[in-house]
Amino acid sequence: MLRLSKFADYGTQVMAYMAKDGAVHSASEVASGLDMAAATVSKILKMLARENLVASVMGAKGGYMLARPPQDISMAEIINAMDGPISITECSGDSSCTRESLCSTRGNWQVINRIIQGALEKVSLAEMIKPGHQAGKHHVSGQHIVDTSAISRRGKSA
Amino acid sequence: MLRLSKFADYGTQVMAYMAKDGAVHSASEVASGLDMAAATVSKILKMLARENLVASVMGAKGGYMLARPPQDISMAEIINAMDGPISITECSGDSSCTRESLCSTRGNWQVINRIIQGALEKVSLAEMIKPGHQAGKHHVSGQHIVDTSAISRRGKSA
DNA sequence: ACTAACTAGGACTAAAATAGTCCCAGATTG
DNA sequence: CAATCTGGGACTATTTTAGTCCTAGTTAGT
Repeated sequence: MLRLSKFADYGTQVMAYMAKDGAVHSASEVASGLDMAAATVSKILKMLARENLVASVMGAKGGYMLARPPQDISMAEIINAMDGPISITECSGDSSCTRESLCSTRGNWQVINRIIQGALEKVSLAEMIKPGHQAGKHHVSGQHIVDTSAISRRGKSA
Repeated sequence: MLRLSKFADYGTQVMAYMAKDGAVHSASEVASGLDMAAATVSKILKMLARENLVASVMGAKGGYMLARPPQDISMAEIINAMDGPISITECSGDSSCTRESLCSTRGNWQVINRIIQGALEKVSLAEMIKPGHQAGKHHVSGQHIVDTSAISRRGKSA
């Protein structure tokens, strides 16, 4: 299915909520604003704070605020904060692979991984919350959007 | 983590094994060739057969073979066969979203989803099994590889 | 015809990852 | 010093994923 964890999804929603203004929001306020359980939102915000995507203010009247303007925060950062590094297969990350003698796909998985990472780095939180891309309205088709030349160039089948 | 299921990973390995020649291979032969459990490989091959990525030959001396030449099979097809449609969040697919009033990110998730889908459609099985991309050797950086203009064009931050 | 070698399909079990809740400690405000 | 908030982590429940097994049907060889 190639799905993000729910945390990454929630994290994006929380960040989107906070991107509306630069004010300090408590976890419980965000929770009611997004209609989510307070404990869950609190956990999400702690995770985001640890990765410095939001700044925290302790004490009464404390809360969280975006650490940077939304156009300087990429979706890749949010996903990384919530789910850890993107790695679509076990072998596409840094850890060693015991099957390299049997399987020659590793290097190419790593290339694909980077393409996806790159795509997510290019989308900022500010862009992510822009309306105007309702389902079916856009004409992105997967054509001419991605250049996989790092894989195909050295080949033939183009 | 944004990880494929192990089945998608196994499926790729199985397809890669079969891509070496056009011959018929039994499930148990593939299993021993790849050092995997026979029952698991059998299950994988059944899944691939149902999606017409491999053709099956029943009876004694039967087995499986690639349904098409490896350059005509995309990674997207293999992943779709094993994991179902790519959908990085719940709302990035077709199913309805109960939170659309609270969250404006859906359309953009769908765009991102298509970018990833497009990247995987562009990589063929033939390319996937080519050596030459050992870890760290390539210089794909996530820069200038992906054009996210469908999202960013209508914006400002580029 | 019969047997051995296969695939087709699905039921079932086991294991692991994920999601969600709760608790206690420390900071700040009034 | 009481109320309100974050920090950090332990814990539990739930869902997903992975893996095994069983029965039925097909074909080749003898």
